[in-house]
Amino acid sequence: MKKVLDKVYDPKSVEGKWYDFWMDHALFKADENSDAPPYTIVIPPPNVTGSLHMGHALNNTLQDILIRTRRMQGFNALWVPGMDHAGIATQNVVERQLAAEGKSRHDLGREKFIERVWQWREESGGAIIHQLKRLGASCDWSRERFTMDEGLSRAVKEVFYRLYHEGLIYRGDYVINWCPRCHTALSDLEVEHEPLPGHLYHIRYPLKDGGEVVVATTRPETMLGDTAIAVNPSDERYKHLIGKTAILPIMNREIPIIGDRYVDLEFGTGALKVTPAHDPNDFLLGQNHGLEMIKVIDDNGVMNEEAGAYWGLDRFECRERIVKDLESQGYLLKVEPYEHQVGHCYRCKTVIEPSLSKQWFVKVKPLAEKAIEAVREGKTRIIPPVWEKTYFDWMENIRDWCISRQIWWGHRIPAWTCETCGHVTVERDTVTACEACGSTNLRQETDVLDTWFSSALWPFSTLGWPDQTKDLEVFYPTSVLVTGFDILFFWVARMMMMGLHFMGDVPFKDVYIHALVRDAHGQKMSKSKGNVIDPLLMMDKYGTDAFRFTLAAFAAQGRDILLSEDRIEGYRNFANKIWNAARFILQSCPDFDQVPEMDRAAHRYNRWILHELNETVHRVTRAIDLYLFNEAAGEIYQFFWHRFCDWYLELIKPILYGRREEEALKETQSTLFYVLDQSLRLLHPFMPYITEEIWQRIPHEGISIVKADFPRVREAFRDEQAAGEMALVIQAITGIRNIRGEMEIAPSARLQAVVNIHDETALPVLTAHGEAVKDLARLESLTVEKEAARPQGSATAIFPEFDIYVPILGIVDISAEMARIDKRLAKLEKELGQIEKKLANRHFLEKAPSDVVEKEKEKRDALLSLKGRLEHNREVLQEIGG
RNA sequence: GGGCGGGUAGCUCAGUUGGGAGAGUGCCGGCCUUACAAGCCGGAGGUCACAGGUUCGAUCCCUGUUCCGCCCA
Repeated sequence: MKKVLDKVYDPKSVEGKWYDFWMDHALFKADENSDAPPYTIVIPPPNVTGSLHMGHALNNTLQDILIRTRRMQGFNALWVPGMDHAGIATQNVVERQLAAEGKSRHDLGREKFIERVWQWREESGGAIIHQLKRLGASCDWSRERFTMDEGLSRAVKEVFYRLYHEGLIYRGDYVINWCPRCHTALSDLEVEHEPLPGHLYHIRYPLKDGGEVVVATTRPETMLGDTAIAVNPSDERYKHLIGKTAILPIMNREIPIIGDRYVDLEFGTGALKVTPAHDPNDFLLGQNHGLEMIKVIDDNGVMNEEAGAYWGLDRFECRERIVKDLESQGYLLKVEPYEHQVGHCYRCKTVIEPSLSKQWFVKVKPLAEKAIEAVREGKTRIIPPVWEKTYFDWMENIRDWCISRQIWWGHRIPAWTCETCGHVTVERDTVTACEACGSTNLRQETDVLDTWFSSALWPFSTLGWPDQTKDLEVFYPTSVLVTGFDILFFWVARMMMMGLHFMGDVPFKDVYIHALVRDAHGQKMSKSKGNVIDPLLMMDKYGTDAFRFTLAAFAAQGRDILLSEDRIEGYRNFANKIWNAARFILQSCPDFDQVPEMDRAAHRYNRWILHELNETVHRVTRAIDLYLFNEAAGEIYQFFWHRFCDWYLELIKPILYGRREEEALKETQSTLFYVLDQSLRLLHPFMPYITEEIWQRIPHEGISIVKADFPRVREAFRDEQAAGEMALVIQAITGIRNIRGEMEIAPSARLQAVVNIHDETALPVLTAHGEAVKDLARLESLTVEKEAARPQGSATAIFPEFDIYVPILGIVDISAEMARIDKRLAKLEKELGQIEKKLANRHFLEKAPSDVVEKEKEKRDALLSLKGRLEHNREVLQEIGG
């Protein structure tokens, strides 16, 4: 591989090449026979219909950072990828295709339709897998799974079978959420509530014995199915009516007036019309009071034959007609504007119709209790912990889970109803005879299961369950689940329940909940709003590494991510910085060919950078362990750019160029390559491509940085002395640059400087580093002395340990320097004022810890000393400049 | 209606045992200094939403107000 690098990093020419390389060498493959400690992540399976959006990009970048880090740390790292069959969404896609051909799924029939879905999946499903690879995701693709795979389907049947026979799955007639467009039941979670402006209609219901009662409703069309009026028994206005009979307007049906404490006295008129077949709460009233349940709206959202004259009308059209009719017949008392929450299908946004129907449910209470317990006991940690409360609230108020869907694409419920005796047989495999009467006249359930039912098994079904596989033994429970909070209930909670029930252990030790990605204005990204930032576009434009690094840098816990393109650009520049640092190192040490290794260094700059590197390794490792991705990214960024590039590389240039300290050259070259190598390893989980590209061009051992050891903290590199010395050197150089900058002295002007030492420990340090100060501050000469004389007409930089004098007489206006001193003085005064106020406070002196008081006193003395020197300088200048 | 999170530099955001207000980006000034102008050097910029309370001391803890966002009913 050629060693000379181009001037600018070009991601496009690098990325695809390395991903193929990693795949060819099976570097992401976990070994179930390895002795190394396992580290497992299962991917939140994206929909087979999906394409990569920002949420996926963030989610998978974070997982990849974790898995790559652990892999480099020597864990047996497994990241299981796969997809979800997304029942409703996928069926919708294929139905749309059919519609374009003028066909419906009913034209094909169930079997052919499912074949067609598989065909679609082969041809165009799973585009997201390629996009994940593009993102650099180091999944073990040899273990890729799909929720409709044979193995996973077997797991689903097994779970259904067992739960049914344990009495945790049942079938019954309940009011569920019906989507009239998707033609299926939905779970409570799959309904999105949205406030919509509507009306509250006050309707007169005459009483059989004369008089009337007024009810208020937002959905007058459901009155056709009313079978009672309910009032609160403690309501003085109405309680005498309980037991009487009302006449349902229009339908002229007699309905009872019942008393129930459920009725809210404050809402509407306090009298409630009861439609047990089209409202979940009314359904409960109906059950408790033995009311008749009349469905008036069919599965298409159209009024049925029970709706009398309104038969055949769409439900919303019917509403208008009924209101008109009520008004003309004098039943409508008033209409007020009213905003109410309306449920919508989360897939197609159609208004949900609560409707009575026969469905399958999971009795979740007993499962939820164990899931709550596991988090309370810390068997699973939720990170950040704020989400624990949300988890507990939901788990404690959980309602039974409607799992049957009236679609075709999915796991068909393994239940057979006997046409002879009516008995339901549930088996793992196809049933040929009724288990009750032996009849062979059986009808298989046509419903399929909620997609989330199979997703709930994901952490163990992907590892081979129900078989007792080696994978299951080694990799379960998984180490961490990384996901967004939006599917905490849909998925995380259900995996907890199923994992505990079937594996007897939690499915994951940690759950890391990350933020939602929004646009720069805090809006959720959505196609309809047109504010989506396409991750693929960003990768094209700025490179995958820059994009990934941005996501990590933004991933602070407990906060949404407001992504802006500017930041991606900023980190693209960082990638280029890394590239150019490597370019510089390679071209300035053309003959260096040892694999970088380092035990300790003798030269001060090498000791210093190794110390800084070591600190960075410590901080980055800690941050990753705690899922503080933004801190980890920030630490590497600061180290690499502002310490390694800005200071170290500048400091050692004279050594490399052979102008000075020839004896240090070898060690310096080794250090250079060592620190670069270690930095690349630290960066690799965040920026996999550029780090591999550079790593392959420097002397190295091993096939790929993917398998290189992650840097470890090394006690031998700790060097507080070197760090302390460099702090002084940086202070001196910055002081002189500051004078130059503020005085607007051209960089080309060579200055003279005198350092007047106050703190004796600074004397040997600045003497030893004199050449560095001269180079980096661009000095012609430098004098370092105790009680050095102050040249006439000097600008000054003043620090606790030393003063620096830079003669500027004749170069710049003396009054400019006086102004600069005044500015500094004003700042100092302010600071001093605050401290003195504190120290004048008797209560502070008495009650604050003594070390805090001591610190304040020291700070005051230091400031006073600086102030005195500044004032003196000002006086001297005044005499000259007048 | 119930619950949760947030309001810090122009913008996007960090800031844990309560004691120094920070980063990136943008802005201003100066530089083609033999790795990088996607760069280098320097600088300005803040009533930490508001009002109380606890404390010697509050961006941080407590209460209230207000605005924004989210979840649940």
